[in-house]
This record gives sequence, structure tokens and C-alpha cells, in this order.
Amino acid sequence: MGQEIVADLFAPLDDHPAYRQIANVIEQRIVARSLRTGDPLPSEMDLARQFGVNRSTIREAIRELETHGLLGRVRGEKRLRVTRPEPRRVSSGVSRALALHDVTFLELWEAMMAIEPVAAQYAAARRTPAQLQTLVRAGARFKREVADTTQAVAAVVDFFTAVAAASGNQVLEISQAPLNLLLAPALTRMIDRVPQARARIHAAQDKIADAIKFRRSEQARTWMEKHIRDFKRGHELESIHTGDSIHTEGER
Amino acid sequence: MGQEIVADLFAPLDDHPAYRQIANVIEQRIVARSLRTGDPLPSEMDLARQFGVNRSTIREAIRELETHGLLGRVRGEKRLRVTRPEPRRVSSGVSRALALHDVTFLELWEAMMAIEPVAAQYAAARRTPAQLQTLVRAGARFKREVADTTQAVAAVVDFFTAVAAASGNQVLEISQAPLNLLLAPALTRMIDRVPQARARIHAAQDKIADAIKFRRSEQARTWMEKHIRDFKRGHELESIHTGDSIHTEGER
DNA sequence: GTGGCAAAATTGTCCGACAGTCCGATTATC
DNA sequence: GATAATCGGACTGTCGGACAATTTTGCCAC
Repeated sequence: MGQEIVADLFAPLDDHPAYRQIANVIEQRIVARSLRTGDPLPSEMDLARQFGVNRSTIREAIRELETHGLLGRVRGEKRLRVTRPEPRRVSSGVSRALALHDVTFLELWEAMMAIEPVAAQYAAARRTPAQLQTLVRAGARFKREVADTTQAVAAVVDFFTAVAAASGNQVLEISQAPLNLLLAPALTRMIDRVPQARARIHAAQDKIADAIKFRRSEQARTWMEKHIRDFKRGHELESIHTGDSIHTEGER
Repeated sequence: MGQEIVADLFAPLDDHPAYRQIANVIEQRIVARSLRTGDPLPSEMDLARQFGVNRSTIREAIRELETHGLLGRVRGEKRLRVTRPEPRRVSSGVSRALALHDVTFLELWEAMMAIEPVAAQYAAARRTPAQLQTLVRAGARFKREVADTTQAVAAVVDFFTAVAAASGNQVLEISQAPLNLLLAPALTRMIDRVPQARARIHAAQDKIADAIKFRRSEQARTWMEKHIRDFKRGHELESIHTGDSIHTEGER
């Protein structure tokens, strides 16, 4: 705590290995749009020649970009091409990170309170018919599958995803996505232990979907707020929670 | 657009290459906490032996996990160890994704409106003295560097980061982080063209910092709202914007 | 232009090698 | 006895070459 803070005279020079440097160079080309989405990447041997390194090195660099979702290949194709990172892919990384950081339910809930109502509000204003439909379908699916916990939880997640997608705001959408994967385990426990949860969720989804359907922004927002608030009450009711972490306990 | 949507009967089996399979296996071990944070990974040759593949293959798998931030090495060390993905690292991936998706300023702004005020509110309630200090420092830095656009913008970003960090909510923090990298370019343009921007930013930061200092949640939230709203006005004033995309135009 | 086919190119994986460096143990020094 | 210098082993980063499987391409016939 009380250690002396002295401005270091020299910054630690971190020598990036070649594969990382190469990855960075290519990445910059992509974000600078010098390589455009859909463009095929030169062959590995070609890249190796251009960068003056071995093919193995190139491959390691490429792996890096591939996992970032900046490179990918269309099914059945061999050549890599520049790809736009899909929200789903990116968000899964975020939620994995959050899970490893042992976020509490309260943290998740607060974030949901911040994002979901706003998303619902904009969704009411901007949803397309198609978006409305997937949203309604998710609601219907929940109603149909109430009995099957796994399915029901998946439907809830889909509902939130649909709302976010309908918001017509990519930033909100991608901000919301990671919350879903965190919500699932918590919701699963809750929905099993709190009897009235299912009914309340169904009712709320109905109201929200209606509001979005009839383009009532304020209502959509308000109902979504109530909906999320309910989650917190449900979680408190569940109350026999062993720990604070959302994360399902790993084995010793 | 109007293409038929039929639920496929069979999912296309994509034969994951070995390096991907291996990456998945190790990743699952990590999220299941069977490999715990800080644990050193076996040597590449050892892993190659265990998985029964060549070291090159192992290396490609490892690259994948390394870029996800699940593996890393402490400076100057050679062996990889299991790491917790840092918010910054993860968020940079998200904002790169968003940048490639050509988010508009409005989208960014709406997301900021959703997240930042809430973060400020919780920050007022929960900030530690240290967090308050870094926050105040960022504000001071802005004041000091108003003349230098680059520095000033960096200070603004730092301010937001500090607020989010002080919120004591990891989910909010990690949700907020990507917004910063998107904000920077937009803010840079704005701050240069709208004369009164700097003064207003400074005033707002002062108010927000004060509210957080004296633990006034509502004030913190309200002032942050005003602050963000100002950005939108600034952006409208700037108005000679060539396109909607935040992204600085890439060359042909 | 279309279809079909063989050749060339490309990817995934393997093997072996070597310099540079980090780590741990051993030995030398105060 | 504690600390500092030294040495060998273990690893990583990178390289070169190789090969099967599969995709892409060029070409020819229709």
C-alpha cells in the first residue's frame, strides 16, 4: 500500500516477438481499411516472403487475427479473408472475461438496469417488422417452454438479444450481448427456485413486446425496468445463495 | 433480404483443425477453474506430448488463448501462465469490432448516455480514496493540457475510465471501456472545432468530480448526464461532418 | 459459356534444428 | 554462513524442409 511511487526513468522495453508484430501490422491494415472486408489474404507462403519470415511465424500471427475475428474463412473455402468481427464472437470473449473475474449478481444487475431499458426504448422507436417478429417469437417460445428450464432460460436470453438487436444501435447491442451469457446461469437457478418467476417473466415480456410493437418508447422502457427489477427480487428471494459469484462453482 | 428461412436439419460439421480443438480444451479447463489463475502452463513440448501433436500445432493453439487474454506471461518470464483477461485488453477488441462496423456518433452517444451516468452514480456511492484521486488527477490533467488536443482528449478518456473504475462494478467498467476508444476520434474533431467545448468539459468534470468526492450520487448522475448531452450538442455544432461514421476515413 | 479434368497452389500437420534466454543448482567469494 | 559468480539444462522463438488432403486454377472439349 504505502510503497514509494517514483516515476521510472526507463520504460521496460518489451520486445514483441515477430508473430505479434506481424499480427499488429496486418491488424492496422485492416482497421485502416487498406485491407477491406471480404478481401482475400495472400497465401501464407506469400506473406512469409513479404515479411521475410518463416511460414510458421506467419501462421502464429494469423491465428491471432483469426481469434480476434478479423480474419476468417467462408465455409468450405481455403483462403482466409478479411472479416468483420461478429458481435456474438466478440461478446463471448467479454463474458468469459467477466466470468473469470467473478462478477456478482448485483454487478450484472446494475449493468442490465443501465442498458436494457434504454435498448427497449430505442427498440420501440426503431424496430423493423422482422425484428419485432423475432422478439415476439422469443416471447412465445418462453411461454411454450416454461416447463423446460433450459429452454425457458434460453428463450429469455433470446428475448433480450432481440430487444437489443431491435434497438438499431450496434453499440448497445454489443454492450448487451455479454450480459446474456452471464445472466443464463443466475437465471437458471432463480427460475427453478422461485415459483412465481416464470409467470412474472411472461407477463413482463408480453408488456414489453406490446409496447415495442405499438412503438411506445416510454412504456417499453418502463416495463423493461420493472422486468429487470423483478430479477433482483427473484434473486433475493432465492436467497439461499451459497456465494456471491455468478459463476457456477468449479470443482476442487 | 427476402430469402427463405428454413431451420437446417443438420448443422454443417466444421472439422475444427487440431489447433482449434486443443485451444478449446485448454480454454474449458481454464473457465472450469481446473486450471487456476496464476498456474503455469506445461511447456510446449510437454503439451505436444500430452496431446500427441507437434509443437507447432500446440503453439498455434496457444496463440489463440494468448490473444484472448487467458494466457499470458509476467514480464521477463518465459513460461506462460493462466491469466485473467484484463478489461482493457478485452475492450480494445470490442471497440475495434465496433469501429469496423461503422458505428455512428449517435449510436456511441446513446450508449454513453446509458452507461456513464449510472457509472457516475455508483462511483459517488462507492469510490475509494485512491479511485477518487486518479479521477481528480485526470480532471486536473485536462485543465493543464487544454491546449494540446491530443493530451486533452486522452485526459477526457482517462476521466471516464476513472469514473467507471470507481463505480465498483466490473461489468459497467468493462462495458464502458470500449466506448472510450470510439470517443477519442470523435472528440478530437469536436474539441478542435467547437471553441466552447473545452471550457464546458472542464466545468462538467469539476462538478462530477465534486459530486463523487462528496458522495452525492444523484448529483453525480445528473451532471454526468449533462456532460454527455453536451457532447451531442458539440457534435451537432461541429456539423460540417462529412459522414456519419466515427471512423477516420481510410485512404483509398 | 459451360462442364469437366488435370496440374499447381495452399493449408494443416509433422520433423528436426539452433540461437538466445531464463532457471536452478553448483561453486567461488567475502 | 550468506552472497555472488558460474554453468548446464530446459524452453521459447524462429527457421528450413516435407507431405497428404483439398482447393483453386488453367485448359480443353463441347
